Amino acid sequence: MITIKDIAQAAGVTHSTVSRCLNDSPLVSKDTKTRINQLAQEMGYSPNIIARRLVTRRSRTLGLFFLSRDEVSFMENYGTQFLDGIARRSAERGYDLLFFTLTKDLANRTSYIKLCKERQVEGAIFIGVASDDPHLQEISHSSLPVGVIDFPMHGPLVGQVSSDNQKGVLDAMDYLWSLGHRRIGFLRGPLTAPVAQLRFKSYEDFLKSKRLPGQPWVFQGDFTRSSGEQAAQIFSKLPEPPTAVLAANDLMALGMMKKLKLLGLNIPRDLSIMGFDNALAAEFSEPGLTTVGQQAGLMGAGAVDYVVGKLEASPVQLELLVPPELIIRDSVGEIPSTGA
Amino acid sequence: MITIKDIAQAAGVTHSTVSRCLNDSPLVSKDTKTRINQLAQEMGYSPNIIARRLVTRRSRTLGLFFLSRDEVSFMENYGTQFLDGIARRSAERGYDLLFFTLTKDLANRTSYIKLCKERQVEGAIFIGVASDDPHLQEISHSSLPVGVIDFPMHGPLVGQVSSDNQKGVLDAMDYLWSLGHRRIGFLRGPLTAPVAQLRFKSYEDFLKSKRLPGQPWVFQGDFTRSSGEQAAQIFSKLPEPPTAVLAANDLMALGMMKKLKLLGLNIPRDLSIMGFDNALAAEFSEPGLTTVGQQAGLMGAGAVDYVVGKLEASPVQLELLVPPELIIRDSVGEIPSTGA
DNA sequence: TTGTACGCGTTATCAA
DNA sequence: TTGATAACGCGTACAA
Repeated sequence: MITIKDIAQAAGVTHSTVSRCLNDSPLVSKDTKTRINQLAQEMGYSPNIIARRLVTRRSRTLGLFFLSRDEVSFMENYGTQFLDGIARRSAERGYDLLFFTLTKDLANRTSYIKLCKERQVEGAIFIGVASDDPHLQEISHSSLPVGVIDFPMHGPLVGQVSSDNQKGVLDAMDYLWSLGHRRIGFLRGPLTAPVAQLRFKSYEDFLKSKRLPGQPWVFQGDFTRSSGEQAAQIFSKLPEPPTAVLAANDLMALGMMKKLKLLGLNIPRDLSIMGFDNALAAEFSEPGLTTVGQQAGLMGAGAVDYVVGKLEASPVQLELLVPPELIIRDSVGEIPSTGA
Repeated sequence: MITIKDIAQAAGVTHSTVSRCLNDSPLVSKDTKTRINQLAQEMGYSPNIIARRLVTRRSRTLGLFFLSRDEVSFMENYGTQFLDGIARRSAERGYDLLFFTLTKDLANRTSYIKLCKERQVEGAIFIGVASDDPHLQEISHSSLPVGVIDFPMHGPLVGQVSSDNQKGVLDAMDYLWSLGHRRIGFLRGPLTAPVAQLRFKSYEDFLKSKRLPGQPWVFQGDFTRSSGEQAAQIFSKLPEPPTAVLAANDLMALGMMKKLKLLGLNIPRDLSIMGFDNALAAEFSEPGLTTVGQQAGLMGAGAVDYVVGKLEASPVQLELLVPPELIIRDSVGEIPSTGA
């Protein structure tokens, strides 16, 4: 490995001068600057970032915590789009990304923030936080800036980026309503996922706003395909089934749809189905799944912007609500007569 | 920040002793060891890994290069499963993961290995390498151990992990053959993706082994959905269409299937379709896509094992071929009469 | 068994 | 404009 001292020796100056040249300091003459820089190039010098970090006490590194609640399903689903947005934006802003995956058992033993401190990470981004995570307190009171995606959390250094779940659900419900649906069921997500709660609450709010009594077609799922299938079983046996069902995520919607077709029902003629996420699979199902798309890339980038903004003392907003978009495909049909 | 010197002072020893205790050195008495360790705990000490790295010259960090050839499609597709396997295994083996995403333009300006050296990264893993990457040479001659996923590359420190594409295609073809298919088309992937070439070659090899003349039903795609749709257009107008088509990946197979259905064809009655990858969407299409599943998690873990093995001078194999598995769903049908 | 002294490669603060 | 020197926090060879 070649260091600034090697260059210094070769150039007949001290390593201080070399350091200054390499950092483009104004205190050094243009002459030597070009000379040293060229020499460094020739000698194939590349700086030892570790050493630099030790003295500057800045790592220019962000920790990325991908907390998977259940095996891989979350990541497989659309977590990867977040990742892309995060990686791109943090590269743009000059930060490295240290990637942590923590399974549940590991999480119990290690403290996230401690992990960060040891690595001299300057900020962190969390995805997939569940409300039963033992480290929630620790995160919200973090001494370093933290961006949290899709989880409600407040703290002096906590930035929250979510998609506007309320708007997403309302848009979905409005859409169903506009097509004549009045009996609309809901397939809930797990209780430990706040987004699931939020989506359900928005569903209830919509019903209230329409002065509809509590509708009986609510099924408790857990974001997995199989819980969607179970919902299908139950819905299919209902004496008075709804005309449409909104699922809290695509995976459940797809599982439900697949099962219903197996049971001989036609989607959307016999039942309209909507999802939430716009997962890749939603595009290829039959019929194509009408759903609410999250702009995951934007969300990831927003989280990075918050953390880096805090780090560099530039103004940042504490809460970013990314608008979702209605993705209309073919799994929702019209109700001809609204009845009376 | 609290350092070993602080602990030393509090304990009335020197920082060397503290260092030894924390590293569980055999040179120190059990007595002081427990005393110091407890004190460190109480004082909330956490080691400065940066400083440690500077002196030990080991970072215990792996670089992960996710090279996306075209926008997000690769990562969205199944890249995430690799990621999971890589992250888990490297955590198990005690290595941090530095995540790099390089878009094409960025790649042209920066050298991968230089990036690694600056960060003091000890080894690297590459996913999504394309054969027109300007840094191929550099990677294969890397001075640090490198694990490459799904790309043929050789070098003194290069470990290659691929799924056994040949076996996968052969299994797929055997399966089609066993159901009576004799006119089998192929939907190729992009020329810059060696796996695409390999899969095509295996297709040709199979035909040769069956002494079938060069079959005219080969379409050039690029791994995207839309190229699958284009293939559907062409195939549908063929005077003498094949009875089955094997696509080099699922996305193309799914695109083709969707389009063919739009054109009024029935899958698998009018045409059998097979894919390759077992993407999430393959499960939810109608009919479910029969495909060849890659054990991406195993592949990712294998790549980590190679690199870490090299680093720790434990025996490693240079080439790991992960067997794919046939995933039988409903997009392939039987040909009743084999003709003569 | 512990302490002393040095070095890792860099930046930063003086003084020249 | 440059050089000498100290620091960053840690590990370790050598001496005690």
